[in-house]
Amino acid sequence: MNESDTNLRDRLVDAGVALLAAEGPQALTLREIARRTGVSHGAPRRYFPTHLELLSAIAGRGFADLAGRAHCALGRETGGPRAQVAALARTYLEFALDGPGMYELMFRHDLLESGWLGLRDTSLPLFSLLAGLIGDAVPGADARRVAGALWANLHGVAQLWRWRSLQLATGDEDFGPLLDTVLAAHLGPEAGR
Amino acid sequence: MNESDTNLRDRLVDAGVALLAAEGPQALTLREIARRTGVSHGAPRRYFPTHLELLSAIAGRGFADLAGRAHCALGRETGGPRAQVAALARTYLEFALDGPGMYELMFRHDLLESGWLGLRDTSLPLFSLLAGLIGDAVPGADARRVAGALWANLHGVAQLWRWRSLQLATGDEDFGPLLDTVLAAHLGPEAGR
DNA sequence: ATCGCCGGTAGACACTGTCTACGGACGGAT
DNA sequence: ATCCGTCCGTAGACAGTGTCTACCGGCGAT
Repeated sequence: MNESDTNLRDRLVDAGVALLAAEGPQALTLREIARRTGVSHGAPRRYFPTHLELLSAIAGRGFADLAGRAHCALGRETGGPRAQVAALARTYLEFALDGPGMYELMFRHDLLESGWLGLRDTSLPLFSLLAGLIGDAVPGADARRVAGALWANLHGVAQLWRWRSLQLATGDEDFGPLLDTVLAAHLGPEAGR
Repeated sequence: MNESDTNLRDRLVDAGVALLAAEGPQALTLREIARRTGVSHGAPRRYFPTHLELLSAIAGRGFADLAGRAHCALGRETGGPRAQVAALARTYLEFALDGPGMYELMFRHDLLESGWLGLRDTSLPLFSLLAGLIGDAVPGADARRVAGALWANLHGVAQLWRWRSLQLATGDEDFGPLLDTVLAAHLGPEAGR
C-alpha cells in the first residue's frame, strides 16, 4: 500500500533532491545518492542506466516545481497581461535564487542526457504562455522574439545574480529594481498599473 | 632564448586551451593536459597547486581574448555610442558562440577558483565601458542598471542560443534579429542609424 | 516442488585529483 | 674540484568516482 518503501526509483530521486538542496550539484554522486538511500552503489543502475539519467530525473523535479510555481503565481495574479508577465518573471527569478543547487543543475546541459525532454516539455509550454501574454501586453511587437529576449534576460539575470556579478556591477542588493528595468525594457514603460 | 620549451606553465595552459577548443570543458583533465604536454601527471602541481587554478589560468586566456576582441571591435566602429554598444554586443555573442568550450568554462564558477580575479579584472572594466557608452546613448536612463540588464540579456542569449533553446522557441536560425530586438529593448528604438 | 526472473549485492576496472617520497641537474660557496 | 642546497619533474600511493559483470536470494507462476 505504502509505495515509498518499494519504488527505489523514487527514493533515489528523493535523496538526490535533498542532497542537491543541501550541498549543491557537485555532491550529486551516484554512490553518495545510493549511500543516502541505503542501497549499494550498483542498485541505481537498475532504474537509471547511467548517472546522467538519474541527474535528469532529479532535474525533472525542478522543472515540475517551476511549472507549478508559475501556474500558481499566474492564478494569484488578477491584473492585466503585463502584471501577469511581471509575476511570471518574479517567480522565475525567485525560483532560480531559491535553492543553491536545483536551478544550476537544471541548466547544466552537460549533466543532463542530451535532448533531455523535461526541459522541452515544461519550458516550451511556459514559453508559449509567456509569448501569448506578451502578445496581449504589447500588441505591436513580434511576441515570440520579445518573449525570447525576455526569457534570455531573466535567465541571464538569474545566473549573474547568483554569482553576485550583477550586485557588484550595479551596486544593488535586491533584484527588484533591476527586474523593473528589465520588464520596462521589453514591455515598454509601465502603463497598466 | 626560446622560452616555449622552458616555462612549463605556459605550455600547460596552451595545451589546455587547445584541448578545450577540441573537446570541451569536461575533457580538461589534469592528467590529460599533462599527457598532452608530455610531462608526468604530477608536474602541473608545481605551478598550479590545484586543478581549479589550472582551469582558471586557461579561462584567463579566454577573458584576455574577449577583452582584446572587444577593444578591437570598438576601435573599428566609428559610429555613435549606440553603434558602439551594438558592436560590443555582437562581439560578445560571436565570442560566446565561437568555440564550443571556452565561454562555457569562463562562466562555470564551480570550475574556477572562488573569487577568481580574471573575471572581475576584465569584466568590470568592460562593464564600466559599456555603462559609459550607454550613458551617452540613452541620456535619460540609469546607465549602470541598463548596462546590467543588457549584459545579463546578452549572457542569457548566448547561453540559450548555445543550447539551441532560443532557436527552438523563436524559430530563428541567425541571432541577428533577436540581437536587434534586445538592443532596441534596452536602448530604445533605433535612432542613430 | 521447481524453475525463472526480478532486484539488489559485491567486486573489479579504468580513471580522476591530491599527496608524498625520491632523483637528478644546476649554480654558488668553500 | 667538491660539496651542498634548491629547483623541477618523476613515480607511486591513496581515496573516490562511474560503469560493467558475476552472483544470489526471494518471490510468483507453472
